[in-house]
Amino acid sequence: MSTGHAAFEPPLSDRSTWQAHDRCSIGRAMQVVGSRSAMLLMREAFYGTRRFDDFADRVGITEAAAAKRLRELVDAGLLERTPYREPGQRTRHEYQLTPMGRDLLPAALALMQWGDGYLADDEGPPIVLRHADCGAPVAVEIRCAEGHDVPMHELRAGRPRRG
Amino acid sequence: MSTGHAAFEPPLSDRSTWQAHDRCSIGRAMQVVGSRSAMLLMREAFYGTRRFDDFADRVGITEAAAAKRLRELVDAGLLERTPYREPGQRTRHEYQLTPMGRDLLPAALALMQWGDGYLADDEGPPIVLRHADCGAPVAVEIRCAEGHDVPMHELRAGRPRRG
DNA sequence: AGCCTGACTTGCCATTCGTATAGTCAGGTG
DNA sequence: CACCTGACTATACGAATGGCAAGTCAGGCT
Repeated sequence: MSTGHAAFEPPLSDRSTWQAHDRCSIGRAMQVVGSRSAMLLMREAFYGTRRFDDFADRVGITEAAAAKRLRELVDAGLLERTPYREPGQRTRHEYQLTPMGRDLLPAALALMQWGDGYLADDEGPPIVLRHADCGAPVAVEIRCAEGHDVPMHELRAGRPRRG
Repeated sequence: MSTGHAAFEPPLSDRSTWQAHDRCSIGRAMQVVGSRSAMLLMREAFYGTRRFDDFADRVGITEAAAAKRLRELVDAGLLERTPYREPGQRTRHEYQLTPMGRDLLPAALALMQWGDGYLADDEGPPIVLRHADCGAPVAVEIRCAEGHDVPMHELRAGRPRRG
């Protein structure tokens, strides 16, 4: 029983009483953006990429794979495929973020932050994000509604109120 | 060219100048925890699960799949396989979080939060997390080192300083 | 009318992810 | 010493993921 497994202990260490297999939001989220290419396409969308070929090129996957994943992301509601026209060009379609897609940003940044910390090579992380207003580097943090930073061992899990 | 693609614009909208394909931390992170089962196993680890069979049962995957993923997570450094002994029981092994694994928590919670918001069913999310000290619900947020909340449109990406 | 380009689609193949079923192995208990 | 249990391993198979190469299609340009 050693030490140091800290999280979520008191109310939920007997996890066997609440089988959340299929209802778990992490599981559901992973079904939507749980492939490398899907999350990378979302990264490109965050960077402002909108055109099909750019998605495929920048993510580094084939057009076939990009087409399939983009369609799934559109179907799931993270991206919207809308027509647009550049002057002197014919009408094309662009993929742009929906609110649902935009709200995935914290998850993407959290993964990036973790990868920066543990998976980067000698050169360090390829990019850093800063706050436009003050120039300070940004980070993903866990906080409560009262504004406290919440370390892992201060987290408690419970059932939501019905209503 | 429509509106609303906000993020990371000024310094990086010409994304084609910095090919980060293989160095991207999101991509690297997804290679490690980019399968549904891997992330779900980490979820269980956060909940305090430590025994092999419990991992397989609670995640809802076969023992074969659990064995393979757990071995990968150990090799990658997110979990550690250590011997332990319960009184009157023989020596067994448990999988416990390393610091690297623990630091994945924000990413897992960000996914959970996103899933709660967009993928939950009529019953709503199965669990909510609260701050042990004050009881307030917790959330994953993007903030800068100066303590400001950073909305997506105030993010800027840049190359890190060398040295 | 024919060409070109961006945006896909189609076919085939390799790898990975996951399932189901059936072993194996170590060590404590009766 | 035979049995049981927890923790795996082995084999076989199906489904999803992704690559490569080639084909399609619409519409503006010459």
